[in-house]
Amino acid sequence: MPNSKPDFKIPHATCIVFLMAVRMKDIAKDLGLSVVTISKVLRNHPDIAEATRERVLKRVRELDYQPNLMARSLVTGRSYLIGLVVPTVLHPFFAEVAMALSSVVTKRGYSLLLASSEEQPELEAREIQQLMARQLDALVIASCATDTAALEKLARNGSPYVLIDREIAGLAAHFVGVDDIEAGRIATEHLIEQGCKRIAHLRGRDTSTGNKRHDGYRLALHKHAIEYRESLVVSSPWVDIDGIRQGTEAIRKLLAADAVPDAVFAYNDPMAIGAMRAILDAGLRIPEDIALVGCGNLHYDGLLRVPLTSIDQHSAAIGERTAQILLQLIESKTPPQPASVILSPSLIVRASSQRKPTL
Amino acid sequence: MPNSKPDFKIPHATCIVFLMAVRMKDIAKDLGLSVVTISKVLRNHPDIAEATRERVLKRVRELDYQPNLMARSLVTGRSYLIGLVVPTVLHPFFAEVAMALSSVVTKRGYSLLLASSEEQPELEAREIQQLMARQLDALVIASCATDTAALEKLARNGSPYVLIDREIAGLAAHFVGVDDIEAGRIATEHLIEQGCKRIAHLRGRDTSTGNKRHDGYRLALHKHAIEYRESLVVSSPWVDIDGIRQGTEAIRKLLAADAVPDAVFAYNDPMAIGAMRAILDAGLRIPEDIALVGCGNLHYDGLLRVPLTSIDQHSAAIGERTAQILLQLIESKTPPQPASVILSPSLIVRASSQRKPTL
DNA sequence: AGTGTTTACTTTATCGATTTCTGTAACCTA
DNA sequence: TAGGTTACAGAAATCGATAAAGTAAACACT
Repeated sequence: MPNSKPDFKIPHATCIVFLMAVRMKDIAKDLGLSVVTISKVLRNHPDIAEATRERVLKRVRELDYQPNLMARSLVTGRSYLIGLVVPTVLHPFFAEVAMALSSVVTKRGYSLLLASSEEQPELEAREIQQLMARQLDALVIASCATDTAALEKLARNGSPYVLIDREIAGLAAHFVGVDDIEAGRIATEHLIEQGCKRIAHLRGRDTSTGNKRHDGYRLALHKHAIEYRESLVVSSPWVDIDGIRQGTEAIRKLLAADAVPDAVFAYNDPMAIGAMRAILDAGLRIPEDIALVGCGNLHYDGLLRVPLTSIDQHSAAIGERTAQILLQLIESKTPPQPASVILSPSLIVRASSQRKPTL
Repeated sequence: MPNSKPDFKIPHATCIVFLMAVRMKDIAKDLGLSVVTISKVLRNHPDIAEATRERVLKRVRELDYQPNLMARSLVTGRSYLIGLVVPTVLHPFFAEVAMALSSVVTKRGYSLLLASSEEQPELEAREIQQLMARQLDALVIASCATDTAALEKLARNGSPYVLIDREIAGLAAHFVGVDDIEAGRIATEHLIEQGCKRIAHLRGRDTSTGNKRHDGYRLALHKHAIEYRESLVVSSPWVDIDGIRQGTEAIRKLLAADAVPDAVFAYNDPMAIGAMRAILDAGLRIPEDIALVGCGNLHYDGLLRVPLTSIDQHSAAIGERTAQILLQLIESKTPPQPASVILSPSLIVRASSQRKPTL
């Protein structure tokens, strides 16, 4: 017997210190009722006399009984667990999404299982496997995967899931995120409007966000008849894990290659911050010599050495919308068709890009 | 039958798409073995012939079988779940602790359940309750509670737990954090050494960290025979949730009251950042008019408008040490006596406090 | 009075695993 | 050859709950 416990009768209203958790069986034995009756009381089943209900609830309070949610889940098939897989919670964007998500689902009785993929597709696949084994009700994934294998397995398994931030090509799934092409376009056009001609882009990895912001960048250049130059685009690994350093190094690379730009659009704010450091360290001025735009609109952007112009991704809204979809997926009998919620990014202009006075 | 499933025989090596998860029972039926045998194979029980073992493993791979961890936990009494309760993951300190903790325990097969108390003791108590019902193997708590009720219940329940960052008076528990008195002392003495005389403190809430940093502040003043003035100490609510604004308002309050300091030690970095904004907005210079020291040493501290002197709390180390203690608590038969791991904070000097040139 | 309906519980089966105990050959040993 | 081991597999009980079906008593109606 792994969890043995003597089924002795607990004296009324005295003993309050327990070593093992109280079970329904204990309460039932105490009151001379069956386990099922206790269970029904706790789930507000109508089938119970008022007097009995109160007797049970009284004892439940006395013993401070907590139902074993695992046992319950095993039989109901509902775990009230939601998994969240992100590259890292160190990046404030994901932390904010996590908070917003958590605060909505917690109110409905769900708990959040957090896993981080550290931007490694294999690790992500393992984490998803591990979470699936825990019978989650649903999963939220900001995937760093490039193939659809892990997620197709999820779908086969019948586990509902929602992608956030990053879409995956060739996968019809629920998605919540911002319009990243638009984000890239707005940022770049803003720089163009400030009179910049040689606009560099510190691009993100080969994910939908990285690619689309880059696409938006090209689109804006093209629209304004500015030549796209490979030499002004820098790729870095780990942009989400270690963005600041990646940004610094990217700028050093540009400057060393004599490919000096007059503006930089960085994939995210940490990279922009790194870029800021490298630019200032090189003795250049922001925005006079190089104008700078980031993406993410972190809380402290306005308080940086040079307040940073950035694209707001509405992280809290992403978390909330995701939570809504999740609850729908879980609670409706006929799950809705895969749908995308694409939020419009907003440009927040600060000093790092402002060459012309506002009119 | 809530989770009914026909026990049909799956044709070999063809059907790969499933709607319901595969169970041991399916594999057993497939191979003409008993469930127990499958279970033994999967747990490397010696009691199995090599030929059988391979037949089972082959089928397990074919069907991509994943054991139902809930069912397993129910009988073993081990869930391989660890709960983490923090005031918020928006604060980078907690995000960093969470990441470090997660990365250690994940490698050992544990998953992390995340809950945030939003700095509200009642919410914290509810979250702890909810997590306990999930039969966690252990709990990590950065508590915002002032009384010991919720945690005593935990102890009664036999759930191992570790406090981090904030201690609770009158509770003998495992604890991992920095020496906050020392943190307050170092920060304040540094300001004194820079020649500051009227040092304000934006203090944290009535938690061990808030109180101890304040104690350290008083200690340093006393040591250097500087009078402690109530008027230079500002208390704010929600210092961890909404620190930037609290910092801004605190400074405005000081300036409005004509209690203009020549230095400010802020409870944490977000508050320091808010303070920075208010000071600069008021047309004062940092550090010439007011020197500023924060606490937390966030990644971007060096890139703020005025690079911020701060106290490093070794968040990653806290996460890792906590993980070690957790694993000990869970895996050893005779849990060790409650012990505290107190790390020494380090002062990171940057421009915001540097009035005298470094020698 | 006889039959149907409620009301309030209980009994039995089940969820998907693990643990402990049994059972059966085959193989040794004296 | 009898008695004892060893190797391998299965049966039954269990974990702590819920679901579905069953039952006994009280009440209702014609």
